[in-house]
Amino acid sequence: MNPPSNRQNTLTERLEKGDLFAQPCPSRGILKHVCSQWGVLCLMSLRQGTHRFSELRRKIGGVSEKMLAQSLQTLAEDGFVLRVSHPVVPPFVEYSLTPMGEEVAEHVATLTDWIEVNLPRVLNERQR
Amino acid sequence: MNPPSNRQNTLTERLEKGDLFAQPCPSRGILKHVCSQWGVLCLMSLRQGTHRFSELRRKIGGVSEKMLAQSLQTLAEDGFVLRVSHPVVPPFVEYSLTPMGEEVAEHVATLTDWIEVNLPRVLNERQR
DNA sequence: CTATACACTAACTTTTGGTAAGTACATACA
DNA sequence: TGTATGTACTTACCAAAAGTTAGTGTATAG
Repeated sequence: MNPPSNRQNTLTERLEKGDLFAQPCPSRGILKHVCSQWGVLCLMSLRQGTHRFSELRRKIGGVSEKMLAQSLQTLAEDGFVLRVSHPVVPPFVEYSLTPMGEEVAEHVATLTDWIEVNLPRVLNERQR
Repeated sequence: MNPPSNRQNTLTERLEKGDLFAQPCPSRGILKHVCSQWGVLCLMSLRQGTHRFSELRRKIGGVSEKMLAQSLQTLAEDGFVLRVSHPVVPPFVEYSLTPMGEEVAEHVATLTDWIEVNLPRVLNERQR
């Protein structure tokens, strides 16, 4: 007669599915990458198709080369973005979404869409 | 015989609905607030009902009082969070989501849910 | 033969985030 | 009576992240 299981006690179990409320959870890192200012815009751009580095740079207003490179790198490490480098000169590198990247990007897009259309509401709330 | 309208030329028009790709767009700021590490966790916590400051502090692992106060403040300014202060001593303050806050929080939740369940996939991609 | 495009990287500066301590008052406990 | 604790913050300080500027090597355009 075991008590009806108080499960999920080991560290592995607790971390098998993420828990954002727990500070040592790696899902926090992923959230940071995906939700970072430039991370979001990279995902949104790439949702419209493959882009070169400089195309992204022109598309995403105000991004620096350093931050763009950094964001694409971490997104690639997490498996959201695919980087294909053609060894020619001058350099030619293509970025695109992986299947997993398309999945997150879709969720991020519903959020950014909401923000874009509800901007006036928020701006209205602010001036009080 | 006007050309079939190349519309959306004035600044007001371009900013009426947000455009995250444009650097001066205020939607960037909102995205930052909503997507910040602690902003996300505040929204997720409050989705489960009204909380006091110290309840949130205990619930959100690793958050400092400064960052929690700051996050709640900006979310309140944007109209996502309602702050109700009862003038007693010791202080008693309640935080909850506004209707607008519930809307964003819902979208954020689908994203965080995806991240939490797909954590293993991402972790797997990383080690290559 | 100077300029520009390409995809970065490295050094430096500024902004942000995080930590520790302080605040005023009240209740609990010794 | 005195010490400790809880409440919701704010302030001063320091570390980490973001942003800025300049440099790299090669090739094509003017």
